[in-house]
Amino acid sequence: MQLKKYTDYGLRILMYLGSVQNSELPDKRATIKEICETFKLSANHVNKVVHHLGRLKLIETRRGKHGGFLLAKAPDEIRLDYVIRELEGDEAWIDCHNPYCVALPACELNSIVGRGKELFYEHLSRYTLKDLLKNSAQLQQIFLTAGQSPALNRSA
Amino acid sequence: MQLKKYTDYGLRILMYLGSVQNSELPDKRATIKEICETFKLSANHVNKVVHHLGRLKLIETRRGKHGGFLLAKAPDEIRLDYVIRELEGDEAWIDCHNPYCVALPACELNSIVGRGKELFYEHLSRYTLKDLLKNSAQLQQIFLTAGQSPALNRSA
DNA sequence: TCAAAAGATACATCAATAATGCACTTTATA
DNA sequence: TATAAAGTGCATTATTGATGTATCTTTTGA
Repeated sequence: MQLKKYTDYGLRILMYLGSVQNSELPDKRATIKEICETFKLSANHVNKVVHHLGRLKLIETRRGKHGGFLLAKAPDEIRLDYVIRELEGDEAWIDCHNPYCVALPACELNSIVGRGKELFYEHLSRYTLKDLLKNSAQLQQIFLTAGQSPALNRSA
Repeated sequence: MQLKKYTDYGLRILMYLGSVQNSELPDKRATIKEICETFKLSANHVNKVVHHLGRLKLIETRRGKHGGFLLAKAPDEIRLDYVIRELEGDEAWIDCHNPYCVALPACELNSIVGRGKELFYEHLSRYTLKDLLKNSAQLQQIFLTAGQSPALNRSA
């Protein structure tokens, strides 16, 4: 029971963009390369997440030389429940059909767990990217430093 | 993002036991074989879950001829949050360390998601096995029928 | 006292899917 | 028109949950 790294990476990317755009360079585009160097991630995976965020209209991507991407909305318009639901996929947290459960017609479990899932997302719906940028100055500092020393900063 | 089948099976087993003990045979022991026939599950997997439920003192297992297992507590004393937390494992829903995230020292995400997770379990804490046995009569009927025709009742 | 029936345990294998990698295409622009 | 960027599809690897096989231990009734 854990969010996918895919989802996690998506949130990191949004935080990075929000942080950069909060700074002296509000119109600066970020690139996949830059994100990968900052977070030490695989370019392919980030590529796919960026593309997904673009399809969701959360970021504006631009191809070609001097391309890149930036937030398409203000940070306080990007709700965490939406981002996580979309990136994570919105399947039921319990699967009564695979393998099929004979108790299904009389079972209360699925609705109880389902309600719990909704409470999780309701909680997330009270937060936006802006809340993730609370320590904006510190984040900027971190991302600046990490970007400057692309070979270091590894860990398990 | 889904509960493990392991956890799901554990809950089904408890429902089965609760249902049987609600009926004419409150002291009847169930066996792994019987559960497998009812739900069409792998004996090995069920074996492990039963063992786990025993270690948690939720059921009393007994080896040997005429062995088997039954609930060790009243259904209204078996809380769903406990069962699911234990069977599922209580790891964080987001992993900041693998791969390590540079933003960690300034990041709010983990605490927001962590709180959402706790809300999920708080919700579950308001339910017990007794709530899963709401349709007890129907469950008994289902389990009886399923047990009688062990070769049928398949589905994808 | 022994055979059979049950759970306990350890290890091996299979399957699903998330994560990652590679190659190539398309687009923008200097 | 070369280059730098994202877009796309397919292949591969890694993780881990799910399942299988074998054997051990315990209990009890014949």
